[in-house]
Amino acid sequence: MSKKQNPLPNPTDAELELLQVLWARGPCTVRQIHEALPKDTGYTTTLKILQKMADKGLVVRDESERSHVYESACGADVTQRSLVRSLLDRAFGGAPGKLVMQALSEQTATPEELAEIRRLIRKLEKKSSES
Amino acid sequence: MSKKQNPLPNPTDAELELLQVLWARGPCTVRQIHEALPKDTGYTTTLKILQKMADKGLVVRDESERSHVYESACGADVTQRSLVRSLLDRAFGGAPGKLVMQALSEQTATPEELAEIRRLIRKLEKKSSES
DNA sequence: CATAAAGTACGACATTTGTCGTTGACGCAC
DNA sequence: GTGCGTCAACGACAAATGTCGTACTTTATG
Repeated sequence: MSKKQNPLPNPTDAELELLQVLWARGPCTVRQIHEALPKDTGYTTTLKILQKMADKGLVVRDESERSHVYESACGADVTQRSLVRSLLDRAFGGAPGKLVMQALSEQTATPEELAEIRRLIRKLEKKSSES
Repeated sequence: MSKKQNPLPNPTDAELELLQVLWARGPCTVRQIHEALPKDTGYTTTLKILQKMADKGLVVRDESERSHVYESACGADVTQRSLVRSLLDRAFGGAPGKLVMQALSEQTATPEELAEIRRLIRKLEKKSSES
């Protein structure tokens, strides 16, 4: 059995690259993923990483066709949130304020993003004032 | 020569734990760092990691005393920013908006933090409207 | 059917990480 | 001075990661 369940480990760097393809394009064959990669690595490398990801439960594999089709086991949001949480704990002592400040000073936020963040802040402030 | 400079690699998980101690308490001996750790690992483990960090340039070592004294090579801000940038590239396609949203909705930001973030946003918006 | 193409599975390998145990040097107390 | 504790250095080791090469299977082509 390919077992899985439990806490779904965070993806490694190479795994994250494949996941980004899956998030952007939906279910894909190994070849599709491999050819979408910027990097120039061997086909079997991509295949092997996907197989390990299937073992870990990071992706689900449909073997009904000769070319297996892989799909991300959970949406980008869930994984991203887990990664943020992990970074928060590892490097920011769990306080999101500093992290947000650093991310925002990276300059590349669009006005639309800023407005959205502002709306979220307003909502959080309202909620905290109610408690 | 212990060679170094260049792009200062991002610290690993274990290295980050030690850095957090150094950031909080300033220059420390190996023993001080080791005893400040929550984890229960051997003394030589802490020592070895610090030695590798010195090789990489993540910390600087003062060997003038018998017990060497280590200090973080750069402030928490610089390292944290680098980590955020790395996560941004690896998992968010470089767009900070999503990351900020995840971090904020993730957890406990204090009202003070929210206010500070709000100020930063205002500043960014003003700057972008000037361009 | 024979064979080439495409795909999966398997094992090898180098590197990095985190973990220790051991050793040898140094300094203090007696 | 002898011995005990502290410390840095070194090497060993297991696990994880990313990388391939090779072998086997299946499908399509002629």
